Amino acid sequence: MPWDFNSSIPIYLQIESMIKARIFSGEYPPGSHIPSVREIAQELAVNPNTVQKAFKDLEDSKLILTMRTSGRLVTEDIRTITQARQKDADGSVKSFLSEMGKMGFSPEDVLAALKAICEERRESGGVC
Amino acid sequence: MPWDFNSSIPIYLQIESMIKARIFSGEYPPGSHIPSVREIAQELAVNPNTVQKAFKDLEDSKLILTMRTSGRLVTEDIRTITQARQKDADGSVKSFLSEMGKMGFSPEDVLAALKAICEERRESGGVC
Amino acid sequence: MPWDFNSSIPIYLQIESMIKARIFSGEYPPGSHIPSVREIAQELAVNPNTVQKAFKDLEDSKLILTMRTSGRLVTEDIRTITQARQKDADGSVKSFLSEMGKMGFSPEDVLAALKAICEERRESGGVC
Amino acid sequence: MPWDFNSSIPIYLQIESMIKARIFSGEYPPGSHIPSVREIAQELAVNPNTVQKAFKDLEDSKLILTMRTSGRLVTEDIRTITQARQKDADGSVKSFLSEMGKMGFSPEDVLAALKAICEERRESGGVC
DNA sequence: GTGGTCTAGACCACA
DNA sequence: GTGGTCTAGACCACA
Repeated sequence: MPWDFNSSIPIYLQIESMIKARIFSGEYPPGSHIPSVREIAQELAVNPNTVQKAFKDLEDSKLILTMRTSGRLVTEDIRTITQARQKDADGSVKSFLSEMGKMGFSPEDVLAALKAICEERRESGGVC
Repeated sequence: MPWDFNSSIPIYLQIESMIKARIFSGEYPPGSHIPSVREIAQELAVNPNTVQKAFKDLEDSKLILTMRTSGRLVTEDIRTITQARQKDADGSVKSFLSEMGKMGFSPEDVLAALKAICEERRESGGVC
Repeated sequence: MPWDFNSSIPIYLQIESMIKARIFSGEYPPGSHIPSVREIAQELAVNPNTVQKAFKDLEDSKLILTMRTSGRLVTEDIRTITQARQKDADGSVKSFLSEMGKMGFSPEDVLAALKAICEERRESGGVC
Repeated sequence: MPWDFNSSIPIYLQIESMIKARIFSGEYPPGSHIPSVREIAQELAVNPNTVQKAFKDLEDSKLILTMRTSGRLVTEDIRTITQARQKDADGSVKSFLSEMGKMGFSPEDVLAALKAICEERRESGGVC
């Protein structure tokens, strides 16, 4: 199971992130078929309604399309994908900086800390 | 009002962050009295119970002490304060990097983006 | 009603003890569902918030887990249960001995008194 | 300071216990003078009203007498002292056994644990 | 159905 | 004045 039942983040949002990650990473390429609600629900041992809710959001953001006859497809519009990814990233960065700022960390602190962490992880052979 | 009524983040957690920020910044120095539940409730136009809930969590983390009938004090143990701040910061960084990683951003991407944002903000005269 | 309304011990702490006793005794076995906040509130004729408060503490001590929309479970980690019980017991014993010590009772006095009481209770058919 | 400001036990009760302990132990012998409210308040760095409250309770239990002209005395009636001590002890034992019972410890468990603890303490040279 | 949050407000013990 | 407890009850997100 790739997610955390105990997290305070709702499961449907965790599923959304997972699908997005697969689209952004190219695991689900533009124009490709996406597994059905049932398949994903089974893969994650989750109620199909929950998966449905995640798909609904992804449709609203145009990342996926529902073809009434043949399931769901990842959008073929690469710009839509790129922009969604950028928007999510901007949001993450913004709230991250805001949090750190509240704790009194200067931009320099943050940058330095990130550099250190990345170095460290790379040395131990992982990714950042 | 230093907080966002419309945020999906519970008010009591926002209050916690606010108090922490004041402790970390030295506005509430180690060993000093912090305003009473009633005072903060009034300051924020919030129910006293909500403030109490925030304080309970801060007590659990040892950042503040309760002297039952004479209010609450910031801990005098500076290490507790430093460590709490560091722990919060580490948590923020860690989950930030994890989010960005899921979206397929390499560490270099993240660093570059942060640098760019900070530059930009600094040029327009703000802080990062 | 398994608890004492008139006791000076807060109701939520009495509820905590009650739930713990049920976990320790195996009435709520590891991994099993425990009744919902609403059910227990009704069982005890108490406000749901009061039950919630008790549950919060039990969660903090890892004895129970919250599955947000499907209720709460007793931890499956038997060691957590055993240790919590032992820790509570040690605390009781320690503070008991300390109290008795302050009153000037020697360990021998205490042991003798306990033996006597147990004998007495057992003779009258009860448990100690 | 012989007591714990942070304890949830009210200070006046902690003071009561302290005075009682001194009476039971003979540090304040029957018929002897007791330090004045002011002296004790100063010794403990506490508001005189709080000490007053403790004394009030001790008077109610006849352990101490107020001689309007010459301060307070420990009662000369040794039976009163002995009985108060016994009553306190009985209360402690009773609530201790009740607590342990709720946690599912049999009388034998409790006795065995106490014996073990006492042995241990005595071996390390302390009192039980 | 589940748990979580929040309000309005009463009442208490304590110092 | 301080913090702590408790109720009654509304409203929310989630599954």
